[in-house]
Amino acid sequence: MARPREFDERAVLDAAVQCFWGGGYEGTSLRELIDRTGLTGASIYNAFGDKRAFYRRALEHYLAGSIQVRLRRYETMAPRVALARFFDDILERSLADRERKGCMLVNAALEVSSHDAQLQGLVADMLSQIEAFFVERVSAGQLDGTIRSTLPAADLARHLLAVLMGLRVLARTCPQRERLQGAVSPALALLDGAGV
Amino acid sequence: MARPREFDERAVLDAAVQCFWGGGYEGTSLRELIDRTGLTGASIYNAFGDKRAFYRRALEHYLAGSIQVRLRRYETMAPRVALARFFDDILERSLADRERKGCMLVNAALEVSSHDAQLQGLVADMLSQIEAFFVERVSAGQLDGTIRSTLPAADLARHLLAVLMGLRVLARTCPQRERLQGAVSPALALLDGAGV
DNA sequence: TAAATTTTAGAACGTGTGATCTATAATGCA
DNA sequence: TGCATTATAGATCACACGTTCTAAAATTTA
Repeated sequence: MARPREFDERAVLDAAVQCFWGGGYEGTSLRELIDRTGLTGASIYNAFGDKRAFYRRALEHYLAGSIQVRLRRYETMAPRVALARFFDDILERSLADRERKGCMLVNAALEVSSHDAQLQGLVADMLSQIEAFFVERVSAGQLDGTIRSTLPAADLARHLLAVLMGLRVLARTCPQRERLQGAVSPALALLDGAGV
Repeated sequence: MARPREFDERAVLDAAVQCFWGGGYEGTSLRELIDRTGLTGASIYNAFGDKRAFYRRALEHYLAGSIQVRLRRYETMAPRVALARFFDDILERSLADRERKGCMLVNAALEVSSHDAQLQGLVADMLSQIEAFFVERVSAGQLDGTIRSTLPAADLARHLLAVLMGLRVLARTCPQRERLQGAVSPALALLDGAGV
């Protein structure tokens, strides 16, 4: 047809994620994106559309590579253990995050999702996927008896989702182990419950 | 001494909060602030310093008027009831928030606190105050027997703080009653626990 | 090889930004 | 009544922003 692309889309999106993740949408300038991706402004606009669309693609790239992939890892473990490990890993990752970038999904949810319906849909959909993951894990745990059955799996899943979001907020302002640990452990205790 | 101020500082800060709350720091232009506050650019810089300092003052104004005042309201009620009411009120307020502005503290925590050490301190301090409120309420409830004592009050407080933050994140992207309700109710069930 | 098509490169565009300057108005103190 | 000091008003500043334009380069198809 015509002249082919010279850049590797995945590498470009990786670089874009690095920019947007730390700086947010408004806080990341096109100049910065040009520098970090190595593309020219014209190429960005030609390949992705405007800045907003570029951000959307970067977020999708992040979600696919950083969240969805990770969720699958816990689906093969025993449910009660999977949930404990899930939160443990989040906690370690948060504490290791020296730049305090947090989670790009949470950042997106608060910064831009209210201004952009398409982005809002993207974020909402991802939250639903995480919630669905929790529902599945909790239900499985209730079936094999490792998780209490006195509370509906749907509620427990939503609760875990809220705790997860809260963790990521707290981690960005006060990333102290005991604090985050203290926030998580009651949630796990709740799963065990006293088997009423 | 000299010519006195013509404007009412409280009214100006109220207007500034309205701007920054909905639009965030970067999303609110100085022009917008000038329009909504009624001051001129020179007056803002003369009275508050630069935009960053103005935001800081607005946030402090919000925290004092919107959070600290509210916390005190629950300190006179019976502890277990206070906590239930606290989350119930948050939930109703979140559902009534048609503009989806969320909580300015949470917004600030994610948007700017990482770029500004002073702001970070402000946010961290406020989170500590909320945590302290939870600690006091939970401890009181454990004393009078309305809250389970099998988990440390410190952990329960941190847990409630995380749930609170998570609620406000979820409310901005999917403000559905059942979802938020489902997230909260297990946290309250946790307080009752099975009195092991 | 020539036409068609798309990507690149980099300058350039207009706009909106945070911030400042100059001049004027209003007060307290001497 | 002056003098010093501070607040106001509005124009203006330089700059950074997102975006687009023009021209050259690279490829496929005919």
